[in-house]
Amino acid sequence: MNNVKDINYIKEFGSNLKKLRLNKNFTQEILAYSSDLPISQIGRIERGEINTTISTVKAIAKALEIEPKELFDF
Amino acid sequence: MNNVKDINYIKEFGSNLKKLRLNKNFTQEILAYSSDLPISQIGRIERGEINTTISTVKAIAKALEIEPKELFDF
DNA sequence: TCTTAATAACGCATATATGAGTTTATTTTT
DNA sequence: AAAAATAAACTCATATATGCGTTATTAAGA
Repeated sequence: MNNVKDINYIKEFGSNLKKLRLNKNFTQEILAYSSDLPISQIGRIERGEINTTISTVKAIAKALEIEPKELFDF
Repeated sequence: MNNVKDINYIKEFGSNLKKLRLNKNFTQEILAYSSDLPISQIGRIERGEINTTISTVKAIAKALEIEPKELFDF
């Protein structure tokens, strides 16, 4: 995880997550609470700073009441 | 990543990956080569031993000529 | 059976995600 | 403008994914 393609991909993933979160009118704090993840983690993912894992994807999807695969629809 | 739900999820993810790989008649070695990932990593993911990242998901999907979200369709 | 292919199961070093904070900056609301 | 809400930007410790090997096991074919 140190090439441009990966960096772009995690940034796109983060942007898509933010879009989906705002669609539900969730703050980062609400999403953090409902997914049981630290708010710092939500922020880092949305900003594309980290290459998150599938279990985190699943936890976020559940909290947003969507399917994990929707987070990859971009 | 230490609860049963996560463990089950990454196992399901791994099984689905294996199914999709076999659909394409790829060996783990071929998939490793075409995704530019170590074969040990492919094996660990299929066996559900690790909670892989989104950039790895993307690399595998590309090598299998499918969309990343298909890997979450289970 | 014997040989080869394929996968599993290890070890080990390094990079990085996570979790839990605190502080700063930005945006929104009154 | 001021206050409140939201998000960004850090720090730090710990857990774990990754990358690269090697060895063992299992499956399949000749």
